[in-house]
Amino acid sequence: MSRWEPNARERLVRAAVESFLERGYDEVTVAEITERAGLTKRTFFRHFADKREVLFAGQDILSRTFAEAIAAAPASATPIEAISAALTATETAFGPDHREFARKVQAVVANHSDLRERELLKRAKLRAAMADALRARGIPDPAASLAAEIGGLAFTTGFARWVDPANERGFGEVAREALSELVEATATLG
Amino acid sequence: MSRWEPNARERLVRAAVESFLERGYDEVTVAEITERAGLTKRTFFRHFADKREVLFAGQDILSRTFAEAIAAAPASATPIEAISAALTATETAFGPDHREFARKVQAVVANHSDLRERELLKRAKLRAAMADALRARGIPDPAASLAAEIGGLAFTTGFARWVDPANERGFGEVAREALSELVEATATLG
DNA sequence: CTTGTGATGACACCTGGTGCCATCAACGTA
DNA sequence: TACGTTGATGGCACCAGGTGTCATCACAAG
Repeated sequence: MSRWEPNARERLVRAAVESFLERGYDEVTVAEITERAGLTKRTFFRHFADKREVLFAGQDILSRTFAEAIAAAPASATPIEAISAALTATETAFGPDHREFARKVQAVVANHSDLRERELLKRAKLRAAMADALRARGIPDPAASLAAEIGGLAFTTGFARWVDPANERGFGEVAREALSELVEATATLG
Repeated sequence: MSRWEPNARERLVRAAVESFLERGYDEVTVAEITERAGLTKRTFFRHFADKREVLFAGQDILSRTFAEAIAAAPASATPIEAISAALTATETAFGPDHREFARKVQAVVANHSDLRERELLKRAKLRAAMADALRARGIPDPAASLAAEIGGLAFTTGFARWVDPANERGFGEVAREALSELVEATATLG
């Protein structure tokens, strides 16, 4: 038996998401979140750099997964093929059990501009990780940046489709679909 | 003669940039900026939604310029040609007289993560404005989004090159150059 | 039994940001 | 002249996010 209940970080995330859903992001204070989780305000800021960050736990792991998958792709793979492999690799992080939670988070984020801004930052870090990994494979700029941009768009589109209540397919499938649509659209830009 | 000195907004921007350059973004309080500008804290927040925003005055006008130029492009223009025209249209907003000021702002923004985050938001709004304008021309998704993404990348690259101390060319020229490099790179992603 | 370590609690403190009302110049109108 | 209106600002109280600092407690190692 430890002095504290375990999984403080996870408890904070769940308490925050539930509170935000019930009463809205800025009607909920950090003190209220920590009270619900049985902790204190100071502890919250030991786990998360700021109030927004509690809704984006795990994004760094996602970026690493992307980068490692791109690095692990066969040497013969084109940039688009490497990104496709990375989208497949993240599929495990977007299992069916995580979908309901992802929907809740997305509902909160979509309704608050500060949170959408933070989401953009996370997407930018994801693109940067992809571009770095592609450059490490020998892809020169601006091709590496461009491919990362397309990969980011495919991820965003795929995530939106995966979270859609009407959707029943897995993340990898819809994301790869979005990627191939983007590749096809490339020819129409003139 | 008015009760107040004119151009309160501009005075706030200049006072803020100079203070940030001298002592760093988060060592400077809003109260200090307004004191330097001969105003009060409350007035600052009437002109800018938050402390960061004072460094991004004019970004909304830029988005509008982009959107209008895309809308005004000839009906025969391809998406890339429309974006190229938009890059040309913004050239007047990036005259040689604005370059030194842009460099100062960029130096402050580059050294603070909160400010880089806000910059990402502005770029995202620029991309959204481009994508909307392209869709209004009849370009379907995902081609419109993809072209906007490429346009955003061209803008970012062009701006970085224009601000570079070693550069002597105009913004429109370097931005269009970046755009054509991106279009060429499109063929290598396959 | 002692010592160290790591996570937490407790508290003071600063500053960004807002609501609310007062103030004052300019302008129009009678 | 007198008066009301409008718009930008000042002044002030207040809240909440975020930080620095020290105390506290469980647990492990010796």
